[in-house]
Amino acid sequence: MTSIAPARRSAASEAWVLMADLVVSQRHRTMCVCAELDLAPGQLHALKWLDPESPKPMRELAAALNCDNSNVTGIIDRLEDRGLVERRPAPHDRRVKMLVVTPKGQELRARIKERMEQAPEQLERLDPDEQRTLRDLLRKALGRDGD
Amino acid sequence: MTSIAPARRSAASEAWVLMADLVVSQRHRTMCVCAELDLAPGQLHALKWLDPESPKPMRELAAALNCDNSNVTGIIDRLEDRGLVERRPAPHDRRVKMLVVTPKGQELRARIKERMEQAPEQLERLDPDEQRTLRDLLRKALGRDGD
DNA sequence: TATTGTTATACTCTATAACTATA
DNA sequence: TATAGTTATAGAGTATAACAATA
Repeated sequence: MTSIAPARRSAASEAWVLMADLVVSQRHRTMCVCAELDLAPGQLHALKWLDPESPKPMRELAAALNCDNSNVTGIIDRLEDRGLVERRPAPHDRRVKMLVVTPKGQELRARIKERMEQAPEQLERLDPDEQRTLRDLLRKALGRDGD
Repeated sequence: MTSIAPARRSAASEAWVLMADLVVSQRHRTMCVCAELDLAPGQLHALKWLDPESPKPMRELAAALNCDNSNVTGIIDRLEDRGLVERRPAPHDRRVKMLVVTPKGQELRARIKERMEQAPEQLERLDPDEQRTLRDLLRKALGRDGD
């Protein structure tokens, strides 16, 4: 008697499972960066997502973080208390507040990105041409050829 | 005056960022599966991780979920209440409880895996040979050639 | 003395609803 | 009437510490 036959998986599906496992296995690194920089996870993701060159309304940050507006209020409160972000009234709509990253915030943001964008050693160990192939396939799939 | 020059990123690093973005962007799907199957996220991850063919001690599940033992108690309490998992005394060490997935739990687990292992459409849209290349590169990187 | 798992508790994260000020 | 953001509050998730049983 054989065990239940696994559903036939596409190569994309197998790649997806490996990818998701890799990302999940690296989650502790995010927590380490949070601890080092004294940021709550939400604060870190917010600062990472905010664009120093283009202020965004709070509502867009909420959408990016997959959370409610009311949650963003608290996150920004604490970032503003530390002088990393500023709320500015939007000229076109006085209900809206635009989020501006201060120079101090930009410094911290650069450190966050530097740490978070470092590939896990498993990927760094691939040959350079394999790394490029991997990158190009992902660029193509995600439609970011020019990034 | 130029802006701060971005650090030179390896191809692996760029691939990593794309990969992480993709996984994060799919997080809402996990929440949908949780809602459909009436499972809290922790319960879903626990059931997905548990191996129906090889019972595991609770402490190992806690390590796999990156959380404290005390948290696992509650997760398993609720899975056991629903008849999806059973605690069994370990023969070699009476402190340890082994987690066994019941037939009902195995059914639900199969549905979870089916849903979670479905690749995002961006990956499915790649040509079949590109999908295989992607899969093989990840297999090589993660040392799972035979999986 | 150290470890597995449980209980009790507190803290954080997140969501909901009511509110304001604008549109 | 609808939307952006705030406040208050309640629920879930997670961590810590004290404890029981066992090694």
